[in-house]
Amino acid sequence: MTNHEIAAVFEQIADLLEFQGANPFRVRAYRNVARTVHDQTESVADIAADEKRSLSDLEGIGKDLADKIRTLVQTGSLPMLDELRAEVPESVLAILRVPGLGPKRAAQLFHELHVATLEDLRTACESHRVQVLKGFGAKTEAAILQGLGIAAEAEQRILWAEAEEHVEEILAHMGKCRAVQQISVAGSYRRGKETVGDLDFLVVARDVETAMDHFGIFHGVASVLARGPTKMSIRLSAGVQVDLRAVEAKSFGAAMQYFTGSKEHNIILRGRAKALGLKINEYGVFRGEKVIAGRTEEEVYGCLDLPCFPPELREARREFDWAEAGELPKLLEVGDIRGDLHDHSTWTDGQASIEQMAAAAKQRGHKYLAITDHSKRVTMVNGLDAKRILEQWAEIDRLNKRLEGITLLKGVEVDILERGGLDLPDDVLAQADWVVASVHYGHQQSRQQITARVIEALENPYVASIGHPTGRMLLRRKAYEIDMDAVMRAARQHGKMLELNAHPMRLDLDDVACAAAKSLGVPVVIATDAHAVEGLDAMRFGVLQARRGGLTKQDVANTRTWPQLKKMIGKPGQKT
DNA sequence: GCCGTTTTCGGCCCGACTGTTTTCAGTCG
Repeated sequence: MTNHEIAAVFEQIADLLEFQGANPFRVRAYRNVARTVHDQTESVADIAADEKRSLSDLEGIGKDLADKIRTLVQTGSLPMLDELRAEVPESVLAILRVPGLGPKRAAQLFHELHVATLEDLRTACESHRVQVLKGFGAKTEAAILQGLGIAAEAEQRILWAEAEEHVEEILAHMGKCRAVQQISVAGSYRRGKETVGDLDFLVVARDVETAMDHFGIFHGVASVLARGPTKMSIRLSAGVQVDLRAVEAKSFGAAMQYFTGSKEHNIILRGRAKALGLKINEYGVFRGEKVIAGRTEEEVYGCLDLPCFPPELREARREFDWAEAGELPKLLEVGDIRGDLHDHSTWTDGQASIEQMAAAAKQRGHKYLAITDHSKRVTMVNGLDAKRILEQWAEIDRLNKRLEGITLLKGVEVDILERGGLDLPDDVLAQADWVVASVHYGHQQSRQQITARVIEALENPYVASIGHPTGRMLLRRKAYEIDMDAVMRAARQHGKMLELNAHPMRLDLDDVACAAAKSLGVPVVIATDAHAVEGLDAMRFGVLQARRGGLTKQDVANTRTWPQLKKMIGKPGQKT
């Protein structure tokens, strides 16, 4: 059972308990265990099976939850969850996702109107049975009807890269308002989460009303959801909710800290403040009535004797421990990257010639670029057989003589075949500078089968790294399932690297997988998988995820020079 | 349900906004 699956079970228990009106702190305990398990870099099932180790050593897991995890991984089910499901139909959980409906009201609808599904809810609203309930009214009923449409829309989160476009536009728009003195983006976007649910902006304005009016006329606005003296919420026609909060300059740092989150990070921070006799809110740090900080985030964290954490690390994982031990990692930066190691050209499905790609890579400051076109198994894109790839490499040799300031690497993205084995013979692979091995077919195979194929590829002496190893596609059903723990261990054993595919929709080594690679000492390759020159710009998305995983320059292979990287590959017959 | 250099019981972050309320509960982040 994967950490992800275990976490999902506890998350569902939390939802069901919340619906039943359980003690909110008990609900939080279940949410916490879900998050803790999800964020673990090792397999929690393995920890549970290891007699020498105790699950209750993990943060927020006591005896009861440890027992429940063990039961779950040993039997594949949990009596408590079965009981809860018997009491509450699972379909009611969808109702909790309707904006404006929380556990209390959802339970009231369920008990008084027998509303168990979104369909029931719509019918109840349309026949105006909802507005007569105590605590509800005509406006609430109308709001629910509107919210139903939103809940029905597919997953409400958007890719970070898409969020970035909205953010830039909104910043540009607000920048034109003369009442705006300062504006910044906070929230999960600032933390670099791979997907973003909504956007949060903080504004310091000479005149808040004018700033809010200006916010309301942004061209992408579909509706204004709420507007008060300090906060305004809109929904963009793209579906994204955007909040604007007006703060005073003397509170700007406190507000940035507060609204950047994460929520869990803030809970720990405020708990610590309380223990020191302080109070933190979005206005500042207070000792009694007296404000002692607030203008900058550095001041706020400084009051608690903490460093100003990079936003990417504010997830209530290890950051407080690191800070206390003075071991906060110096995170990787985009400027540390020296080259891109997974790129395509017009020889297969790329849109730019090798020469165009080289020029674009050089322009982006890269010192080397691996051309890794597909091998012949990928017939749809005219994948290269041995003859054509040798021709391509001869072409690259010729280009390298002409090019200045950038080195092209003779690479290939060799397919890991359905039956195992690679799509090109070893004597061809031996002539490559850089071999990426990837799965593109046989996605329907079992997890064990696909894992075995990938591990076999890691055993090949000429393979340097695995391309998009998890096969994950964000906001879509995942392409295939793989045992990443086993793949990581095999990579370590054979001295191989794993690719963090930086395509904004892939980011297939997520932050937790990055942290796992780091803890095992498996070097991560951040590569864009560019099929056009613009694709090379995706590097920053990969770097952002790597930062969230706590990776430093040292942990990432393509911060090295090509000669250094060559030594790391250590191919047979190539004395290093 | 977890947790403890105040505590094994009694806490558990904190405030804004909305709607239905005559003083506040529910929801949200």
